[in-house]
Amino acid sequence: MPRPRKFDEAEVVDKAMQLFWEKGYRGTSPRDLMEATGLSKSSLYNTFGSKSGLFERALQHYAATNAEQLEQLLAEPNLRTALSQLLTLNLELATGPTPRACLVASTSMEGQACGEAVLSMAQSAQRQVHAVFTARLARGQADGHARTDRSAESLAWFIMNHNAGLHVLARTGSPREELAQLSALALDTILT
Amino acid sequence: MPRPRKFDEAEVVDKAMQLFWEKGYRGTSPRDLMEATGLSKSSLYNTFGSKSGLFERALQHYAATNAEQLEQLLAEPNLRTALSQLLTLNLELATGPTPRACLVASTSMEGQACGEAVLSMAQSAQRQVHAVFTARLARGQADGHARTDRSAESLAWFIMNHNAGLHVLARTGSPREELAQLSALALDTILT
DNA sequence: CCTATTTTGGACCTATTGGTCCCAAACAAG
DNA sequence: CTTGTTTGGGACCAATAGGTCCAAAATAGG
Repeated sequence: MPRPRKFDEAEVVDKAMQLFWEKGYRGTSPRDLMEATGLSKSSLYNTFGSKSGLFERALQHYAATNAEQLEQLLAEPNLRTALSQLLTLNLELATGPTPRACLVASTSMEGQACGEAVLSMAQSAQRQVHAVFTARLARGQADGHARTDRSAESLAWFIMNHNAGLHVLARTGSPREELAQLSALALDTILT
Repeated sequence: MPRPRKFDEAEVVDKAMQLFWEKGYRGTSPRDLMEATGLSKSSLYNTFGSKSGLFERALQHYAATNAEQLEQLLAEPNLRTALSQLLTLNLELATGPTPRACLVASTSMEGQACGEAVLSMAQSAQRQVHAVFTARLARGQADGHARTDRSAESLAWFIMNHNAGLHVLARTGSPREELAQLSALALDTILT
């Protein structure tokens, strides 16, 4: 009996995610969301309850998408190739026309403003990413491609740390070329 | 003839800096500033012109303070000791009760919201820090304490990158102990 | 002790944020 | 074609952001 919706929920979540990713949680207003999604305020609030409600969905969507892409990249058998592609991709994101740091990371950096629920979502997403890296690096250690004098966990944190820092340096205007060298150094640090 | 001010400008700038440092540019409202400094709105706007005007002063103050502290720490003759202290200090800042990333870095990450002038101040502050690190690392290379298969510039970016990333990981809930190990790895990567 | 000048408390202002609410339009089931 | 329900356009709202302005208070120089 009900009147059917005129929009696709998943599509709306995706558009919202793009916006949040680009401008951050606090930097995105209801207006922006209406514009980007094409929905009216009532449809948005009716469907997602609140700005943070929508953000939770967006973050979830981001985390899922991201984890999937990560696993795909890490599926490459050669560890050097895999990590190299990953670092390159990250560098592109950081130095591209619309620099976008990892949404999970920037959400965490925004802190309390996003609400407790969102923050713990970000934390568990991060742990998941760490687990994926750790698994791949452990495999790399086993077949002699990654150094073994440090735990796979440490190496995983190392590369995540590198990726996070890169966005900061990029935004502070470090030249792309230097960042590329930096990525190479990070890569060499991990591999044998 | 004029009625004298009841406050010390430098002191006010310092208090504002603390606030901005803790809550970011966008996260700090005129109200917060009035509360923290004890000044009325008219005094604040009369003295600093605008929120961003005050922020510029605060950022300048931060950059100066920071550069000074950095040079002090790097004055230590033993490179390992110097960097170790620095990394430890950074780790404390990142994992302390009120985690505070470098104000220059977080300002850059807030992007356009802070205004063009502020952004370029942040960039030049960052370049300055890089220059200081580079000089010290070049000295370290000369006396055999730092690896020489990479330029001092690259090593400087590396350590700055590490410090920046650490705040992200800390805020995403990585355990302090793992971050300490990570810092040790970074240190080993730089030294011979 | 004036007086010229500056400081400052606080009233006021406009735009935006994040959100609620109502009512008309839409439409599937019967 | 009615009916029951849900959607969505848009008016409305309280609070806050960021800032202006005025009148009263303060005080150093004369």
